[in-house]
Amino acid sequence: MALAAVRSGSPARQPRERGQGGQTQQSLKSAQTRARLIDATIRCIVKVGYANTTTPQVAAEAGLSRGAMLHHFENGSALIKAAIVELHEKRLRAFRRAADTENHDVDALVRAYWRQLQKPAFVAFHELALAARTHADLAKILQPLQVEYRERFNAQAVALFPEWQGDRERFDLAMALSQTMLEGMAINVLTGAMAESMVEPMLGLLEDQIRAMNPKLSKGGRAKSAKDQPD
Amino acid sequence: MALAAVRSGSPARQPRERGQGGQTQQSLKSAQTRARLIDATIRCIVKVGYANTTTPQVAAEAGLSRGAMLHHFENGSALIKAAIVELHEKRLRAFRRAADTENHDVDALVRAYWRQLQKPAFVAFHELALAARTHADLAKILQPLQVEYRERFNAQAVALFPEWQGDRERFDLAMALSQTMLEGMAINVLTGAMAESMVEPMLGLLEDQIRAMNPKLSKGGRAKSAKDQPD
DNA sequence: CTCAAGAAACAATCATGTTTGTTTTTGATG
DNA sequence: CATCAAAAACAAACATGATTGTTTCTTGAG
Repeated sequence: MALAAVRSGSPARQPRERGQGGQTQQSLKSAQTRARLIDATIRCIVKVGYANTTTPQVAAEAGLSRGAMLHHFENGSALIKAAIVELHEKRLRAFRRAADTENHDVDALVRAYWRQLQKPAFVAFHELALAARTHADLAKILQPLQVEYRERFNAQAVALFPEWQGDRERFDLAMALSQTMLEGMAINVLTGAMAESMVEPMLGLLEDQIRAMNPKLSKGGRAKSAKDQPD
Repeated sequence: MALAAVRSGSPARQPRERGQGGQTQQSLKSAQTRARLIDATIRCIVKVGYANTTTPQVAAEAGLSRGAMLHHFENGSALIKAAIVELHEKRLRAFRRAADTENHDVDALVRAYWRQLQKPAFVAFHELALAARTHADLAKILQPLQVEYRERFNAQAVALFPEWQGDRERFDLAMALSQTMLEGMAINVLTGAMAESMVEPMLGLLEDQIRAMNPKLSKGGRAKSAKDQPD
């Protein structure tokens, strides 16, 4: 797909009535088609990888002709950018959802984030993140989103663990630990560098470690050993 | 580069006098050129990513014409395969070297592996591993190497920590923890998902965790807190 | 009737594998 | 010892296939 510079400010032909307000049926259909294309792009990235995600691929996946697709996005790059934004918002939404519905204890949150990482959005994002290493244009788009993601992650966690804020340094460390370990596991499972049978014990280990780092929880929490995990 | 099936058993024109024994000057130069090409391939993967590593790229990087290159490797795929094998052996060599020269305490080994992950070989291997997710041919080559790597990793560690073998389950867990965390950190730093300032504290944290898991070391080892790391 | 949605055809670019040509090494022979 | 032919190293040109952006064309809604 290659993602080159896009003439800013002129998407192929954005309907003039923007936003969620009352639209004509045309602009509504247009929005639907745009969404369908963005979804198809993400599916393609997951299915064949970012590098092999071509415009014909995406068009086929969306059930449209390439011409129709370029009518909505004028450019392969524009499509990729839109997909990135959508992915980013997807991740943030999933965050908020998890924080709202789940139990707010360590185990539940670790498991919630782990489940999060099993979803296609993570695969797609990692594909993009790695491609950005050698693609300056991609990196320029992705970097601010990575920063925002990390900030939201931490902000969410701060809200969830108010009692932890006494030792902010240790808290940040625990957050980085969780992120690193879970994402590292996800990638290692993805690439076959780690056996899946290791996942459960590792999750337990991480939970123990987090509890051990928490100044408050370390007293009340059970000092679970790494081996009494249920199957 | 794309890596398709390669007619087995017929490299472009392997010199008939194989091995390291006495060769004619031609076959020696041939071996040199092959090595130069393999090196160029790895450099390309690191520089522009696996997806954008094309045959002209590699030839240019090696200072050869594409024709000359295809004389030695007949195929882009053959080159990739050779590069993979070379990378694998590089990683194993680095392993053995570290195990021979370094101090055999937890800190030294953690740092040694961390340094290992900063080298280009790791970047290249991760590029390949991720590409393999969507490339069946690549996966078929990489998978056995991944298995062997893990086995060597563990075997090396077993030899280094004989006192640990009482609780094999916990030992395996500690190994998986180290690998996951260090590789996860390396990738997260690579993709900008993690601030570099977090590296040092995280290394310390990992070392503490490993020590805490060791039945023997946990008594003798200093119960270092996560914050008394030197800068 | 006018404009947007959607489709199809087109030229340009690029990587790949193949084929053909040129130089250098090697070792065999007169 | 000089020479020559075969093979290998290296280079260049070619044809093919795929992707990209552009342009032209049809259809349906407002």
